[in-house]
Amino acid sequence: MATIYQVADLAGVSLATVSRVMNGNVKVSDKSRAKVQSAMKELGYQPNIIAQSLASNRTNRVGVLVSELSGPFFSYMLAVVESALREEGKHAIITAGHSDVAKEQEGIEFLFGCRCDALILHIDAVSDEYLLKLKERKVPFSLINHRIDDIADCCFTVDNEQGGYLAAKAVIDMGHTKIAYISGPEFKEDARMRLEGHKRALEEAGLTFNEALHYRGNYNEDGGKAGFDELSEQRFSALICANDEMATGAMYSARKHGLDLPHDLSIVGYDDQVFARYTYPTLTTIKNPIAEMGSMAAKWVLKEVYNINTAEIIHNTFEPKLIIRNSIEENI
Amino acid sequence: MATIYQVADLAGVSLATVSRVMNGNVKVSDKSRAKVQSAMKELGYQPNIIAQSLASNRTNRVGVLVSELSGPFFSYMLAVVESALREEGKHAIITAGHSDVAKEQEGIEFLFGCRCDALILHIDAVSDEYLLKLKERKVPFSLINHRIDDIADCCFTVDNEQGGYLAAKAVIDMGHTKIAYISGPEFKEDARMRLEGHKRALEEAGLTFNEALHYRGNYNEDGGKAGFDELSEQRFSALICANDEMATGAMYSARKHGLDLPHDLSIVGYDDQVFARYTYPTLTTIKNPIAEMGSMAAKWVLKEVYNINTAEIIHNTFEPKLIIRNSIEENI
DNA sequence: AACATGAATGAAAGCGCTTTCATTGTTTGT
DNA sequence: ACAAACAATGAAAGCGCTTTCATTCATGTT
Repeated sequence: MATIYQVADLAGVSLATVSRVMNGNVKVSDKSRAKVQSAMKELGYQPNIIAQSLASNRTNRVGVLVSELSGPFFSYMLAVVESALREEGKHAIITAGHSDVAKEQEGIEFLFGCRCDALILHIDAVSDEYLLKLKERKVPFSLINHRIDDIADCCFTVDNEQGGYLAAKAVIDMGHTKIAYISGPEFKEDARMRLEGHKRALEEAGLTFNEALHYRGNYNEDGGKAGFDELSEQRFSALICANDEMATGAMYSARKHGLDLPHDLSIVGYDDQVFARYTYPTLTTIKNPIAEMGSMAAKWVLKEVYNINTAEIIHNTFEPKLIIRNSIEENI
Repeated sequence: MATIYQVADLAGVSLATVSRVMNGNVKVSDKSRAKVQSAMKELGYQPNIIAQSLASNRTNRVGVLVSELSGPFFSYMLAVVESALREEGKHAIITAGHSDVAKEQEGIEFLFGCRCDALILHIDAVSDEYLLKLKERKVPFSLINHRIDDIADCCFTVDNEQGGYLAAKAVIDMGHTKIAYISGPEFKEDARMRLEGHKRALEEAGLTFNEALHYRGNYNEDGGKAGFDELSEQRFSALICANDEMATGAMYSARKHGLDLPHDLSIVGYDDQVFARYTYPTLTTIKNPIAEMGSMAAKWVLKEVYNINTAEIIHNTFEPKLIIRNSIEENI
């Protein structure tokens, strides 16, 4: 592996000059530049990025922490983030936090240990105080799906309240008035917001939120099953679930109870997971623009940390979208 | 950020000694060790891994290339690989090859550029010659889902032929004799092997493979749709698809054609994607042990490159498994 | 008591770059 | 024609570690 010395030798210049042409910043005469470039080519020179990092105190690493690496949800975001970073020669170091305080902190420390220039964090569990304290450690980071008012400019969130609203509104617009709801775990911010939005839609339509038609689920399929089982003692013509997994669980239970879907019961999910297109009936759901958020977070890092400006304007809030499929029907 | 000098100062020893206690290899007296450790704690010292890398010519980075970051399929494998590596303090640098020769090579070069100690590659497109040439570049790598005889010990593959066999056998055992097949793209090794296995099962049962009952798909949902549409001119009671996406596509088309599933047609997929549990009827499919393969590849790297031995024995071939759900029925 | 042995330690070189600062050579202004 | 200003360049220090090699010191041997 050729080093900068050999390039300098071959080109007949000092290594300072070679370094300069690599970094393209300071003025170098065209003549020297040409000599250096041809020497580089001849030697097949590739700079040692480790040495560059050490000397420049820049690692070109960006740490990315998501709840889970597996699952279509985050992996899609990762894909977007990784390719945006790679395009600019930055390396993504990726790890998972598993929605657990200790593991998230451990993950963040791991990324710190990697000497990342910046972090992109999708956290679930860690406290705001912890994150605010992180700010003092001089490694810039951005937050996906979580907003802290004091540092709002680095937070990229989707309006989950609006998503909850849209889901409810979809069935309200179809004439449903008895609407059940299976919510996500309360410790998750998005779950709380979706429920808020749900209530707002009901209120706006002059309906009252009935706690008897509300089941607190766990975001898993079995939560949906259990939820429907418990709710089935009540009467309702539409069921909103705070995510798609629970919606499929509810579908399963509903069919067990002898319901004909979607005729007897309209169901709405949330997230627009890949499988939402494969359920039967296909699932009406809310799509969060995760890819856009990931892309924006990456751009923020690029701009803020590396001074690489994209034309695009940074914005921090994203709007969810209703995806209508076959799991809801007019209430007659 | 404290450096090794400050630790040495505070402990009253030389930096060589500090380095020694960090790396735990050479003998250090208990007294010095204690002094150094308490100095480290007092300063909150964290070694600069960049400097370590430069000095030791070890980056503790492992490059991982998969076809796609998004999608449940690879992300699951990534999750396993990442956590296995992280457990030993290694950093996974992850990137995607998008099943394209140029992009895969670019991805591999990118990982080389990161100065990875080793690579774990899930490639689709790149040629064997290219990979054999890589071997000469002194960065060890392992191959997932692709076998090259000359370097078989670093290849981790699943027996796709056996998987194809199992899929066909599942419906044969249920009395089906008219069996259609939608295959994957021929340039993909796994697609070819699955078809091989399919043929073997037919042969073993005394059935002949009928090219008229074979459609070459593209591994996507629409390929399944198109496949069924074309095949529907023939008579058959069972349809095997080379992956789950095509199976759902075929289901969709079959229902469009007025078939009652699974009564009129038994369908088998491949991969056991998450959504296979959500289709209607739920999909019988073949599960490849991707997680196990990923884990094994990580262990191989750990052992081969870092001399970290796990108790587990390295093996290179993995067996697929039939997952029976509701999309197949006895042929009457 | 004189010596060989071996364990613990430190001095210093080196990993491959970036960057500062001084130096050289070249223009420009008068 | 000469000083002043400036552009291009090189020498060398430094980034924070690892590792080699020489040195010191305690121990055991005869």
